[in-house]
Amino acid sequence: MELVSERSRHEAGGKGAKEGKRSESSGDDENLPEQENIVAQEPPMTNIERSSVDAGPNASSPKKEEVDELEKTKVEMGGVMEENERLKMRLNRILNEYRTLQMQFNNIVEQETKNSSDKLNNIIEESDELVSLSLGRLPSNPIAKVSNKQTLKEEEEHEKEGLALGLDCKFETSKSGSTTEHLPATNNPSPTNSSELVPKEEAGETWPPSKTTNKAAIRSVAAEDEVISQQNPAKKARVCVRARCDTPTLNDGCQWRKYGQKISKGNPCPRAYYRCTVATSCPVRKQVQRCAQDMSILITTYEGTHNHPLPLSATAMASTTSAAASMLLSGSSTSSSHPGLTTIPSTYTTTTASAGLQYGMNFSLSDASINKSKQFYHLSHPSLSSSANSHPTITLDLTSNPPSSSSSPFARFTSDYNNPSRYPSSTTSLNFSSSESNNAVSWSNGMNGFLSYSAAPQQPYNNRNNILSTININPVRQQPMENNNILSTININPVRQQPMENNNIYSSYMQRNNSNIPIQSQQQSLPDSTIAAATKAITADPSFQSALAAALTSIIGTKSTTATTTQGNHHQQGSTSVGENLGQKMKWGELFSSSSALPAASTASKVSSGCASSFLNKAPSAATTQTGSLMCLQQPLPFPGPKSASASPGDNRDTTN
DNA sequence: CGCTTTTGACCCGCGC
DNA sequence: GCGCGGGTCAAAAGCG
Repeated sequence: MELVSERSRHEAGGKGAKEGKRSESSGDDENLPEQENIVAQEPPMTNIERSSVDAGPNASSPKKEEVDELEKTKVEMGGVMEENERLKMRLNRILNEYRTLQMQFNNIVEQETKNSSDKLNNIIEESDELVSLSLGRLPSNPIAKVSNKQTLKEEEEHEKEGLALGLDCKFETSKSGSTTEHLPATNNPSPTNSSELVPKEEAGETWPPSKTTNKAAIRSVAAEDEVISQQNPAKKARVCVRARCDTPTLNDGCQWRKYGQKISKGNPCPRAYYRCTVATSCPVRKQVQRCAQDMSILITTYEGTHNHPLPLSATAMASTTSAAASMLLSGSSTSSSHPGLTTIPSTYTTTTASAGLQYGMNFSLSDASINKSKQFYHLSHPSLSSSANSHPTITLDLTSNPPSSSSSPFARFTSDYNNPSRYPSSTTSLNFSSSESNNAVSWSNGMNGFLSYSAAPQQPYNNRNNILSTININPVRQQPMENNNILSTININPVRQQPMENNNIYSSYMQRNNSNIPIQSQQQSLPDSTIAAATKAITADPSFQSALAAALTSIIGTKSTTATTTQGNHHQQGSTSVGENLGQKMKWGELFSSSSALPAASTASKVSSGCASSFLNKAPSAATTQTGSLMCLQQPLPFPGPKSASASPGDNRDTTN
């Protein structure tokens, strides 16, 4: 009772602040629906029709003009047809690639089956690090090794399982509601999956976990919490973001209120506790602490799910963290049949550097290197951890220039079921390298027992064109391919002139989304239907959308408003049909609202304390040179109703304090 | 005046 | 059971 009253008091305060800020902000994001503009300027058809109509009644008008008109129209039509042809070719390539990958996968699976035991032994002999990595927290004692061997077998199985998931598209959508719940468990209170179970106010309310008295009442409420509790009865997943930041907190776009500060053991820097004040009863909290080893690194740990619409400027981080959390959770769930062991395909992790493209990524497993190098990411399940039963934590490492890395401002993705600060040795880390100069995906093996694993692709990517270049999702790394923009793959970016090849997300996602369709029929499907399926896939899966959004926003960071706007127009024009179909949960106008969110945050004069720009804007120079990839997907699908659009620079004012 | 931050106290879980 | 440490509370202080 005490707690409740106290909280409501805080919430009341937060609400006031929120509303004040919102009123400030409302104007900024209304430029989102660029789609409408596009529609207005779009159709060549109108020209055609107009010309024909004009020609009819005005038969007496100079025929020359008519001819010119017709010629013009023909030219335009020709362009459209060309574009169409290009698209068809692209789709054909995608399909071919898919088939190739499928064949590779089948071969791999067969080989795996045959060689699994031998492989196991080899792996164990080759790399103790890997073993310790796989288990993360197991110390390097003989006993641990024995158990590690067992675990590795399980991992093998998981690996196969994962591959099967990936390529056979065995999506668990029908499994006891698991998929939707895995998904942005964090911020996607999908109306279908949870709302009836939970009074809204209580949704997601698991804080404070320590208050057992309240916990009993609270815990039963949120569906997401149910999911979590299934996998992790006591603790919610956490997403830890490491970023270089010289400001006190990370500017993630949300409004936070500090409610406590503590000196934690092993770190001279105090840990600050914040709770989200954007909405009443928002259960999200974060902890902010400087890294003891490197004071310039700010470690921000998010926990919980926003139960309210977020300012656009906050969606990037929210999406990222929620997707990461869902990735973590879904990873955990994957291992439900093998308690204590979680496997996440490294491609998955790699591609989800910016969060939860997990499903699409799960289908990117045809990468032969996966099988060669055991690119699976193993997490120990917290419930099995005798130590501290800490929160499952996934760490998104946005610190640029790790000492050992030549580049990579981007992602190191660390998944960790222990509190890093508390149990550093148990932390496992997936290190992403940026596209700038190094495409290697490496499992960094740091001092803390991070495991190091290099899965560097063998071929150079043409990443300059790819907004997601740092999130390489190439299903076939051995094949040279141009790493095309995810969105251009679905032809949202017709502006780009050079041919592009990358089908990564698209194809993988297609695989996933058509999981219910027999593969053969997929293969036989026409390109047009493939496009439709892709569209459907994107529209149908909020997690993918949010993942896209998060990925893009995280990577793009800031971009000039005008540039993005115009780009958005181009996209719109080129992808009208796609855009039309995409609007189920996310309007393209919102999707491509790029400029209003992070850029707003970074450009707003009010951004004072946060350092969002320091990491979210870390778009490599490549990003600034990109011509067609500048849109940010912003809409936080997770939140009920697409009405958000209330974020503005003003929202950034005190977002971090 | 209202909201946020500070900070010591308190609660709770865990390990010994 | 006790101590430790993380996390939270809540009164007081600070701030705009």
